[in-house]
Amino acid sequence: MSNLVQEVNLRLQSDGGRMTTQRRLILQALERLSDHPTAEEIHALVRKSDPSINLSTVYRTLRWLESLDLISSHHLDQNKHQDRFDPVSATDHFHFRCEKCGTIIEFNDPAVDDLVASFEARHNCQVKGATLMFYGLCPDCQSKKD
Amino acid sequence: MSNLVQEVNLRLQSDGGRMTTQRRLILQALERLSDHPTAEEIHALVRKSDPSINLSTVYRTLRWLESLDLISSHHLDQNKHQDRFDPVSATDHFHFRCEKCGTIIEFNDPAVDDLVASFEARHNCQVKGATLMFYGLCPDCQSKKD
DNA sequence: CCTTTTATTGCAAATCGTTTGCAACAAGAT
DNA sequence: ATCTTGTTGCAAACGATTTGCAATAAAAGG
Repeated sequence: MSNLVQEVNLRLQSDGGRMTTQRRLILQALERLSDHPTAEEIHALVRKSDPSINLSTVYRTLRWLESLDLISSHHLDQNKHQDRFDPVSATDHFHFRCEKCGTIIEFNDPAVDDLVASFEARHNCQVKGATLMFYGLCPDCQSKKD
Repeated sequence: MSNLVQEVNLRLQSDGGRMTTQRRLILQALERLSDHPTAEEIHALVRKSDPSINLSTVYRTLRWLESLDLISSHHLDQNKHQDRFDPVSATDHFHFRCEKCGTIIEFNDPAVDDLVASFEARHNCQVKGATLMFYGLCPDCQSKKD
């Protein structure tokens, strides 16, 4: 059984709720689609196993997982107003998006913690999360001519 | 005459186009609403001077200013899918948003440049822009009980 | 194993934020 | 003052997401 399915089962035990075929398929899709799929992309994949599954079920399940802090969602595209889902809970990993081909690269940098600390000190704020997004050109798209 | 109006007039001279009452009002609103208003908020304000002005005109004008790089737009709310407009062109200033009261604090930190440089070196990417968002509690909301 | 309970689903319709086509209008050049 | 054409208001379209509700199906209890 997959990681996420296991994790969800634990939550169901403690909080109540049911494991359904739809949820199982969506969880599996999340693990298979590593690169920040949209709800539609997840829907397309689960539909291959069960064509009757509905987009609203996908959304409901994703939002539910988000509320359990098992996945997260981001606006990774500047122009599109579409959420992308990340099979990883919290912050502390960040994204680069290629403006040309759309590739998303994840990265991490402990220096962000210093940024946070310095901001907190300067403004007396308590920072609970951070989003850092770079956009530009990936190696492939740099070498290609326009 | 306000800063933005002046700036826009320059662009109109070089690129063609017209200065209208609607555009003037929207530009003034942008200068008055310092804290990242939504299109609706701008609309509400300009309506006080000219109730016939339409929301779509507001959007068109904002997108036009964005394309001239005179303002910028961001998704500053995690849950809402609403754009917020920033009467400042490029990146290189960042945002903190209080999860409780919604206050937005702007900040800047040259250390972000180092983050960018280090990412570029590690991943061979060319970074053209960056978005950095912190969220948590502002000083006021920390001291208040829930 | 069969019944019962109620969480979850599919569907269609609603909603939210934003964009677009088009005829009417009004800047500003002539 | 007139003409040209960029800009507006309106209504309708749009994309992404959410919701109400009756039907379905987990899983708890007998």
